[in-house]
Amino acid sequence: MSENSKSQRSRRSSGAVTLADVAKLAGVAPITASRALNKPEQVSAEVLARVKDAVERIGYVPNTMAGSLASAKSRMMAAIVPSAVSSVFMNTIESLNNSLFDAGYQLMLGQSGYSTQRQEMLIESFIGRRADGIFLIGLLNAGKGRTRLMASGIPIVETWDLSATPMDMLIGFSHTEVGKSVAQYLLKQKRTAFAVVSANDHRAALRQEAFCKELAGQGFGSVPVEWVGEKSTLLSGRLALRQILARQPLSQFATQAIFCSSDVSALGVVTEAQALGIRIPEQLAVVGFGDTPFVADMMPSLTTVRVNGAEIGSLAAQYLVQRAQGQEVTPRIVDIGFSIIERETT
Amino acid sequence: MSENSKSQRSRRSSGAVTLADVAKLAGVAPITASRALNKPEQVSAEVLARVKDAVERIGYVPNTMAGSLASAKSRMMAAIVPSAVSSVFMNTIESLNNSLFDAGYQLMLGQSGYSTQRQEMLIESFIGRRADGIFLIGLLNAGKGRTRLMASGIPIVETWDLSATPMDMLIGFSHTEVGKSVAQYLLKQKRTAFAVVSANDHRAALRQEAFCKELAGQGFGSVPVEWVGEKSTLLSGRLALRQILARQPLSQFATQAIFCSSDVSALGVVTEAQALGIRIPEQLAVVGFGDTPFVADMMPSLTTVRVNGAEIGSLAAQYLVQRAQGQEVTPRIVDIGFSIIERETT
DNA sequence: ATCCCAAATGATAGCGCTACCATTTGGCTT
DNA sequence: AAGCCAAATGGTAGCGCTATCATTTGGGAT
Repeated sequence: MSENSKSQRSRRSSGAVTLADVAKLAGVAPITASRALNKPEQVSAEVLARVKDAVERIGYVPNTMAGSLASAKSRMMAAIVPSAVSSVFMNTIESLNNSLFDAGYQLMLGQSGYSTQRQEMLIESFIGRRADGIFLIGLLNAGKGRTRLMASGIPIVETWDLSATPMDMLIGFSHTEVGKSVAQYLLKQKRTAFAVVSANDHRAALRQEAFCKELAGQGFGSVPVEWVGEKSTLLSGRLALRQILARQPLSQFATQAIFCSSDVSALGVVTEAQALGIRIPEQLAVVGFGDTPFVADMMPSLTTVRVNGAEIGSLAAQYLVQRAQGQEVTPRIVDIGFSIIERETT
Repeated sequence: MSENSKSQRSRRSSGAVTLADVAKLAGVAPITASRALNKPEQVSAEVLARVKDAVERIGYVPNTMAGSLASAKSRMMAAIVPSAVSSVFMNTIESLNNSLFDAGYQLMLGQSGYSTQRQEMLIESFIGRRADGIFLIGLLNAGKGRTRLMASGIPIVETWDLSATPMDMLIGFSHTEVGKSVAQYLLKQKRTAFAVVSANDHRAALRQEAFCKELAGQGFGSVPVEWVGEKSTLLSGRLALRQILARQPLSQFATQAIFCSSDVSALGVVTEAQALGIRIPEQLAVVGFGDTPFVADMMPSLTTVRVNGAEIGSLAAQYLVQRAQGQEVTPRIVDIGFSIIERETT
């Protein structure tokens, strides 16, 4: 028996319309059809029209994975966040994603859940999927993931923190400076007793340490720190104030100030203070972190530390895209700073 | 001149370690190495060990895209959200992503920004990337995107709304029922004057309509509605209350009730009421939507509508994964309901 | 000893696209 | 008229995996 041509093995073939079908319909070679779609400037107007028409007619959707495999460019970027519900970071992710979208990139989102193991798995997965760039909240500490990532050659941007030795690029600010600045600010306000309400999180801890250190340098020795777990909530802020009061009687609350590691815990402190009849800011000053949109319009409005999270996102996108396209980027380390927004709680 | 073998054209070749390298090192055929990594139960313990050892030694990371192309399974799911900063949905996304991660899938996140055009582009992109499933916040209305999506055969789950004719699967609840229930609840509280503060959003509008309709049925004719744009903010809630007061003098505020389309605008209403010395809940009842974590611990704590967003996410993940693996799913339409959480503002 | 069958392994041929190089075309110079 | 060059198009060979079928192997069943 004779088989006329081709393979006798009937391989799969998703059945979908392929570029070859478009090319046939348009009467050109597949490669020309490919160019018409991806590098239209290299193709005559007439061919371009024919190809586009063919695409429309048969409803062709390019198989991006095949293209990626052939070109070694996935046009996907990856981001790792600790958690998706933390609105501080989501601002950054939103603007990152928007900028990436505009540049034609798709975002893969991974949540480490503050677990190193998950983070490593995500990194492995992103390398495997040949992400064209990787965005990280925070710095990646030494470990298998860091080694793999650096070996992979994928552009990386670490954010929301500062380091002299990032893996690749970095866009962030100094939490140490934040702690220091808030301390100085409160000292200038003539506050004389201090406390910290802090989430059990690396960056929050940096702020707390610097805050306490600065105060210690000005003669305020042991500043009590209330830890509230990994994610701060309003309730944890309320409970924290109770704890602080339990150790430091209300009578001393003439010029107290509390620095909270997040706006929401600061809100808790404010709420509890109101419940207890403590006057803000006269008896107690409260400073938050994040400048969550609504804290500006509360009563009292919250003094807080603002970080331009959206700018981190869009700049990170720009950097990653540039690097993915082979261009260099300067400077590799960007300190976008922060500002203390003075409102009614101080 | 003679070339000994292979191709004289030096094709790219990302230089990375490939499965073939692993196979050679382990002394097996590439396909066996592939099986060792993907279907370990089909391989002898000895070969498995050799392959794993080889992988470790040369630091092999599988090229997922190549695998996807060959197997026509991307192990990626896509989600389209209106915006990443809306914490109501992010709860859902967080649990969706966690469940997908556990099942070995990667999430691609797209933000439509409430724009139909962007949504269509995202859909196109996700089909092109051969997503194994697509998750949508809300229902997809008729249009090119819907047509394309249904033609693609990709499993789809629409969420956060209800419809008798979803594209494929649906996990949500009835906004109409929410509006109706809140109206009934407030009527039972003997409230006699009503208003709505609503975001300019499809689902919020559904709640508002049903709310007003139910009240109309009980003899409360024209309920004023304050629209606050696409995203509600605390400030917009404050301003909305002012507007309502401007039309309805304070003297009538004996048994007023306001239904807000989000917790944050409800918070604004509460804040403004406090600023104006209006007593809550005696003079004014306020109901929010979303049960944002912190509204339970505020002062006063907020009565609101709770939706189990996390459950939507995890169930959606389960459904999508099952379908991606060829299994059927029942029921295709799940109403996960909602509950009114009664607190101090009513 | 023979047969049978499942388990383990391998050879082959793509998945659908693009990089690379080759060829054709047509206008322009000299 | 011959030569040249850029623009437009095409042929070929992979990118790195896995589906499909083929083959080998090693016990039991008979």
